[in-house]
Amino acid sequence: MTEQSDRPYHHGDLRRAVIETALAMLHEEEGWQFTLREVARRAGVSHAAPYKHFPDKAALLAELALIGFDRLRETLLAALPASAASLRETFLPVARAYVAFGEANPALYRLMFGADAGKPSEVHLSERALSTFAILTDFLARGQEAGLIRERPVPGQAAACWAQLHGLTMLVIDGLLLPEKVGDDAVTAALTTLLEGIEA
Amino acid sequence: MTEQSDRPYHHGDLRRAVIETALAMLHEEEGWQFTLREVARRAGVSHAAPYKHFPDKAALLAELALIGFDRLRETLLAALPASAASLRETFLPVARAYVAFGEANPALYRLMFGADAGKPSEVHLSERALSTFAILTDFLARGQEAGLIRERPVPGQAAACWAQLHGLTMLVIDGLLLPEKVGDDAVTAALTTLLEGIEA
DNA sequence: TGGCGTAAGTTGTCACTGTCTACATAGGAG
DNA sequence: CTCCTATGTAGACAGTGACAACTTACGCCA
Repeated sequence: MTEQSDRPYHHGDLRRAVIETALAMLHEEEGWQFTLREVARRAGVSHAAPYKHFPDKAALLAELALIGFDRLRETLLAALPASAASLRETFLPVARAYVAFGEANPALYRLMFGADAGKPSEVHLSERALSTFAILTDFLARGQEAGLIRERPVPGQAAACWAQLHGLTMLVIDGLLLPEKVGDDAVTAALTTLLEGIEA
Repeated sequence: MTEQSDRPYHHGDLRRAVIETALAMLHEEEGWQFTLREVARRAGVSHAAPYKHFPDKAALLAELALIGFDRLRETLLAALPASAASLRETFLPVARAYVAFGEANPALYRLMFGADAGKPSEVHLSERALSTFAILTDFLARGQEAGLIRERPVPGQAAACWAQLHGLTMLVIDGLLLPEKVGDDAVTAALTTLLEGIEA
């Protein structure tokens, strides 16, 4: 019955296993209330083993958040049209992809911007997060050069765009954009408002 | 030394005391890691007493979040100019007050939109939260009537504004709007972008 | 090849938590 | 004046994060 003899003393890839288990639980339980011990149990190791790879729970959560930024970055890059079409045709898919990412990974997205994954500022100022932010900055800079986007200081404009996307995503995640209260496609409406604020 | 005889058996106003203590700790510790038992200790009651007023910790946090919406509502109303000035002169003060509220109460603000205070949708769909959201909706509706704001379906436009303010506030709280990275007054820049998206 | 240092796991323990149950008190309605 | 019940207390329990002391076995170097 017990398969204790099967399992070797050393897991071999515990760090990855812990991360993947935690990601799974984050998704299943829609939150990070899960316990480190439960993660260890599901990974098939002792309750203290994860501590060999993460100093504490916050450190694990911080790594999950960073993975979230990695995934978001790839999602956005994948949604970026190769050809330089019109502003609308370029911006909307990316913006939609952003919101969709949050909708598909609500707990992960919350964690990324929450205060439980170490110090937020540390996570957000890390290379992996900043390079995700940079996608937007680059996009706006190129858009301004091409004359598609109103000329404004890029960083401030980027802040505005990011804020809009982030806020919108949170509203979606919280289920605050009920169609009967806010119209059929509030996301498109909001994105259009943003667009009208930046297009040349 | 011990003042056990001073304190009457019944506190008299424990519910309020618990809330106020929790609010204080929320502010002091910049988060809601505090324990219910510590709250009870500081309130000078036994560790189980708070359970007579809140079924669990999440319920207490939910009440704190609702108080946050109350305070935000009053802050916004106080910032709303009485006279109907220009759009900019009306909108900017309110928007700034919103962001400033988040900056001044980072933990409370996070809690209001976090997932730890009961189910977020329940908190946000409560009367006390909705009436706060309504300030913005009303403002936009009146602005459109007066011809100051571009005519768009109000709910979608409101979603866009709220998203912008919320996202901006989060960026500020997280310290992501470093002047050297994003310009001197990124908040104003972002709000201006928003304004350019809604003004007639 | 063989021995060994050390990274990676294990068990055991600690203080402490949220929550439950049983009991104590006292304030107010009848 | 009495008793009901809301409010508070004490005690118990399972389970947690974190640490310490002990084991195992991988992989490097003589």
